[in-house]
Amino acid sequence: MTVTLADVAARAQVSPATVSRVLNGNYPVAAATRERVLKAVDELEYVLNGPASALAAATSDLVGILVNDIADPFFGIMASAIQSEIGGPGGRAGGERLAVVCNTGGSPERELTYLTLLQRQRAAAVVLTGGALEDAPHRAAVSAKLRKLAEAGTRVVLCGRPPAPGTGAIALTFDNRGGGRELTEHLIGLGHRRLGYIAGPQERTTTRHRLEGHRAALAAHGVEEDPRWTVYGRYDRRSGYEATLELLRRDPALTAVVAANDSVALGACAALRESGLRIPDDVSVAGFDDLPFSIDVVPALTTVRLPLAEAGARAGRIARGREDAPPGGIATVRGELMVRGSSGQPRE
Amino acid sequence: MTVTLADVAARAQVSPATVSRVLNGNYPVAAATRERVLKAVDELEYVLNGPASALAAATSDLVGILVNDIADPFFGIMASAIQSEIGGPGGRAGGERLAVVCNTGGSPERELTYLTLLQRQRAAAVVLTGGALEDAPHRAAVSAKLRKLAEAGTRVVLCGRPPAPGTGAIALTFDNRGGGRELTEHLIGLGHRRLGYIAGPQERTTTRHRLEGHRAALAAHGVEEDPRWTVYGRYDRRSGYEATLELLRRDPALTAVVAANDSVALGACAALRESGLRIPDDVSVAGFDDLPFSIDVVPALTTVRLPLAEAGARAGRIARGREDAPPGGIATVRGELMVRGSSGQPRE
DNA sequence: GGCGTGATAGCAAGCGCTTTCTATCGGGTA
DNA sequence: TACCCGATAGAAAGCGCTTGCTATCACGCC
Repeated sequence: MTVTLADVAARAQVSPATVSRVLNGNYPVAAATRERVLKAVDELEYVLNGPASALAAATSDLVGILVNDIADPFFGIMASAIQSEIGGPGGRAGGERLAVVCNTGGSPERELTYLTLLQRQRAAAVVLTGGALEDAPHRAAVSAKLRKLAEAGTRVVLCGRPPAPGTGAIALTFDNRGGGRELTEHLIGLGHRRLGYIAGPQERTTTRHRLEGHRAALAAHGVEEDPRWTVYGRYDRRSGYEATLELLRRDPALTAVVAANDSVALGACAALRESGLRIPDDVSVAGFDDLPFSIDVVPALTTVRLPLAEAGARAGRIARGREDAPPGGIATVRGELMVRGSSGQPRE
Repeated sequence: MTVTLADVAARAQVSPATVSRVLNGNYPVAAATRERVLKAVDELEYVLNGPASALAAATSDLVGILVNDIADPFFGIMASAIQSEIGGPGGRAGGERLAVVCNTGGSPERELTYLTLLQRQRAAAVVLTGGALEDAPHRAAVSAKLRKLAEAGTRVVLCGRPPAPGTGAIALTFDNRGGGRELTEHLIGLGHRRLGYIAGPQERTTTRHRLEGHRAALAAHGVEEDPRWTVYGRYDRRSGYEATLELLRRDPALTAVVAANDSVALGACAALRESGLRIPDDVSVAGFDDLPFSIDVVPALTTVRLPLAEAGARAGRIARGREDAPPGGIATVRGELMVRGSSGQPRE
């Protein structure tokens, strides 16, 4: 039926052990023998049985990438970068690895279940991307899982996610707080004093950190902060649209809107325009992440650039074991303020 | 070290066979026994060894989803829909399946390598999404792989991709040609006679089919077609921006721009606006796909809605074996013309 | 009272590969 | 010439699970 190692061995007139060694390349095999084996592999169109190999070797070549929302470019870009470093194809040189992305949809249960599934597959590594849920029980459950994975030899890397102390996970954390602060300081510097803020979902670390940065900036400069100026929503365009309308309803005198991310900012722009307000003449808008489209919209978005691809690539290399973990297992990745056309001085 | 089936069996005072049967639930086990086993599983925090199980049972619970560009919502939406039907978590009821998305980045080699990797893992099913490359050798190679996968018992489903005859793959194909035609007919109906077309990458089926639809509409209505009015590019916003500028350079008198997809259309809008042209007063714009943002931009995009999520869900169910394949193994999914603000009558 | 029966549980043989340990062979060395 | 050694190749013991077949047991019927 299906071709096995033994078939190849028979054809190449060697033992199965030798074939295995040729395929894994971690044991000396005479050149002539190797040739013969490779030829047989080719002729028979032999494909290694992954499960069998994983069982015998007690490791697999699967690497899991967990994302909150696969349809969001924020995750897409990271996943793509991680994946290309991991290998899949492209990583060349023997150690083919199957990088797979798992979409949790932001659901805690799915996150946990995927982790279990990956544990079951004896994954070589797992990369968790994006913000984490703030819920304590869930956090503990995830930590426990991560610890168990690490114990079983799975490398665990967090990319754009806060550290998980005691789990042995390597963390590449985004400085959301710092970025948020810098962004708002820019606006304050331009003269804005009435700033609306459209936050992400309440219970996420990313949401909280960015908002904290915003508030820190306000506090540091003695700018008033009105709870009515903050609206929570989702990380998407529609949410930004609706939240902006709400903000305008609550206080038509706002001169700036800071959004949780670029998609939200885009929605905000649409809402403002529809309300007859010009950007940035009447209202300034700022985003976060600097997704590709942000420089491309009109006016171009003032935002905080997060090196998504770079961070993802680094996470991928660490997961793959091709790069050392940062000292202490934690590295903070800073954002960079990008001042563009969507922010300007407030009207008189 | 790690807990095995045997450990659970010992603890529950039953044979490994019984534990296995409890876990797989496909063989009668007395309720009391089952309880005991489940308790032991729990106490020991036992996690099934996936590879071992896959080896013994000669099947795995992995389902692969191949996408061209994971950072593009077009694929994100489909992948997400497929994944939620496949199971991963959420699919409940025993048969947990690990749906994994593999990002080919549009590269033929990666596509093939991923298929091999999935074959190696003895994947339960594979779903290929989006347009295929037109390159004959590659096409043949993919077909051969798909046939082999099917022979090995892997269910193969194509979602939004043309059929692959002789491979046993089920195809859910988008009617790109029909959609393209309808869209252009709408524009012609409004009175447009000078229509620019921004196509996707040359060698993709999606690109060709949409363009063919466009041309068919022109031909059917006796509208002139100038080769200078067609520009090829990528499926992204930037490409639309650049192509539009090029189109304008070639013929400033165009009254409509039809884009290969919504992202491209967005870029086109930006370019037109920057060139001082109003939409749709000076130039009409049309997209394709009807991605979520399309209704949300200003003006809202006239486009062809593709039921991405529905098609993905259906593909997922078929891959999972929860829905029968369409008669003949091929179903055509039609798009729906969405007329919105970005298209209007041409100027005098 | 002997047995056919249905319902459960256990035995044991693999699934296809990896890897430790051992065997073999051709020299180089004393 | 007798030995030792490095370089290769093979034998075989699993890795942890599934499953076909067999054993056991308690009934209920003839």
